[in-house]
Amino acid sequence: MKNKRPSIRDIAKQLNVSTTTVSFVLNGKAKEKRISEQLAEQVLKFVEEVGYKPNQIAQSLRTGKSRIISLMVEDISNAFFSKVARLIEEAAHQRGYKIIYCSTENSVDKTRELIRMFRDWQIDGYIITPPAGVEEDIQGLINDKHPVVLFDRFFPRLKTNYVIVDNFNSTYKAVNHLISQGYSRIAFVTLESEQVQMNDRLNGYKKALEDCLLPPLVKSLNFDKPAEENKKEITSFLVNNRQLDAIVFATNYISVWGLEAIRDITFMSPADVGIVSFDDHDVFPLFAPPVSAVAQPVEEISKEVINIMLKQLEDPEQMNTNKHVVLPAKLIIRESSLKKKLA
Amino acid sequence: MKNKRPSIRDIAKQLNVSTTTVSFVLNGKAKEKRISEQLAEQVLKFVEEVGYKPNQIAQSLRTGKSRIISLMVEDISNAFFSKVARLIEEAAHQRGYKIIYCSTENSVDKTRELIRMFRDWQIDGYIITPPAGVEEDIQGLINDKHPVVLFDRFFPRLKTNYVIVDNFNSTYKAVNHLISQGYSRIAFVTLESEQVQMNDRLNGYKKALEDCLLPPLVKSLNFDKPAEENKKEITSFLVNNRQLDAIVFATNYISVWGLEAIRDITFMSPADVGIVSFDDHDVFPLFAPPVSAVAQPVEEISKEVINIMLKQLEDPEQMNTNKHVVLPAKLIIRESSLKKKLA
DNA sequence: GTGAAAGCGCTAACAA
DNA sequence: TTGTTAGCGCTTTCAC
Repeated sequence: MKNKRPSIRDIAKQLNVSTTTVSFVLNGKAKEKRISEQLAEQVLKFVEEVGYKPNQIAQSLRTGKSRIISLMVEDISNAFFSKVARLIEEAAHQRGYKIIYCSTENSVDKTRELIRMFRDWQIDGYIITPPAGVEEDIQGLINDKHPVVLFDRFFPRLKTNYVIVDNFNSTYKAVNHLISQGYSRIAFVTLESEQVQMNDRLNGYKKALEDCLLPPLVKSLNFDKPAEENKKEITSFLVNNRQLDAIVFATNYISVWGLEAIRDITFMSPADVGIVSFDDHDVFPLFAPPVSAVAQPVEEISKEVINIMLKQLEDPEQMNTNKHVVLPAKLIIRESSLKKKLA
Repeated sequence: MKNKRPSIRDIAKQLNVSTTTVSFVLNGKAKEKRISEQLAEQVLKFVEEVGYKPNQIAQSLRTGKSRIISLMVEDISNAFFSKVARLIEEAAHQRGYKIIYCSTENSVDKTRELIRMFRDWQIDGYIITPPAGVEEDIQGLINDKHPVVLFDRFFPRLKTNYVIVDNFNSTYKAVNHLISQGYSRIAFVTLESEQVQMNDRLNGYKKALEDCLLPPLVKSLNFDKPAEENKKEITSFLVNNRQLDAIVFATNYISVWGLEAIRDITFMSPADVGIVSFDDHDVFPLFAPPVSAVAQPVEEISKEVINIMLKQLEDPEQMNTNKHVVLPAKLIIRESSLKKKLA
């Protein structure tokens, strides 16, 4: 039933030329190999006619290249990552590359397994938001001359390309904004994590408070625990710290957990407490009240990431230089962080 | 630099056996081919030692199988699709399959191109939320005996597997709920689309109104237009139909557009109008007011889809039967659809 | 200018 | 019980 696709040999046979000739023409080497224009055209025309498409698998096996880039993000269902994924895919697609996405779920094991799988597949390049603990695997990729671009986070000790936002200063500014609005008991809800981006956010928060001689108040959650549990954690944190008057959430999903927690606490209302989320979300403007956020420049991040990747892919020379891109994030002030009437 | 990975031949040479033997052992055919346990074990041990991994590309070239399933959704950055994607990926992963996701953006051309690409890659199976207009391409896949599972929508004229929710009745119930809350001028905001799921939702809406002798009021948007434009469309629709007292949005992102539109209209507030969204969203509970929604059973959908796919993949007999799964959706009533104080 | 042929790493029919 | 070998479809060197 499945009528086999024509192979390069079929083409060659029909045209009474050798596969070599066909291959050269197909790969645009007709000129270089001084194949007669006439023949070249004839081949092209015939190929078009029968709708011949080279077998990518065979091509990969032969060349060791796949024109596939893997994109491993923390969680594809997170708005930030899925947006970046979309944008990167689009750009890659235009340049003739395919993107394979997948989610690491911040698990070292899963990430390792995925990297191994992609190596098996002779994937051309790796775009990764690595969980803490996979330095060695990344180093392994680099050692074996695979193009790697990290984003959202990086490993300070690793010589790699990366694209991140200025987490420290963005958080610093966000906290300062809250202070300027009259808040003084500002909490920070984040993840137990050694990832630099989370650390930088935490440090930006601490520094801002320190500069104003205010005390820090930090709650750390565990990424691996189910959302429900983390919500409960936040709830009890809030209940036990009724004096706080503002909160900075370190990611958009923590913000969502936090807001749900606040909603469920009877003596507390989101209107009573200043809120800023690190990482924006399409729907934050629709919340009650609309949530202020540190917006990461999704388009620029994607553009930088894919550009660095393609440059490496297309020019092996580039493999020797590491690009470090640090982009500014933008504080978007909505109602949630403004001075409250009560305060 | 890149020290080549060992090939099956290297293994064979080191062990002084033939590649066949190694291949058989590796593929679990040792028993079947009556290779001595001793030898088999020795091979396995050595393979383990040198960390040999078969070259997937070569394997695919040879077997015509890739153990990859493609998952083409409308838009990976949409909460519904990205959630399904995550769940399907997880299940597939456990069964030794990889998932390649990508977004069709509801474009016939892009979808076609993607299908073509996946065929080149000898992808084993296709999970698709097809845009209207790709019947033939899907039919082509089926003709060539590729396992296909559609979800979220399907083509009535096509003999395929599909998993959908009961769009008609779910919408019917949602509209009825609004009516029971005292609303009578209920609008429906949807997409210009020939996709069955959108049609069913529309028809469910119409039927519910008809049964109560209420007049329908439908606004159709264009998926391909930028979000901003669609928001404006909704705004002018609302402005021109001030008499309406409730709205059903046909997808979660249309709901978001609609709510943004409402927010920006001075004489209108989301508190004044009954709202139900088809398709739930994690953050709807946090909106002002919390948005009622028809929640699709994401877990079940994913489970059904991947089960059908794996069954087909593992048992070619299954290719001859088409599974049609229609799942019930659940109306989640939040504040937005309750009787208003003003009304 | 063009073609023959080796070989990428693997599987499996066939031989021994 | 194990080995030999012919490809899968393609690229590319070398020979003509």
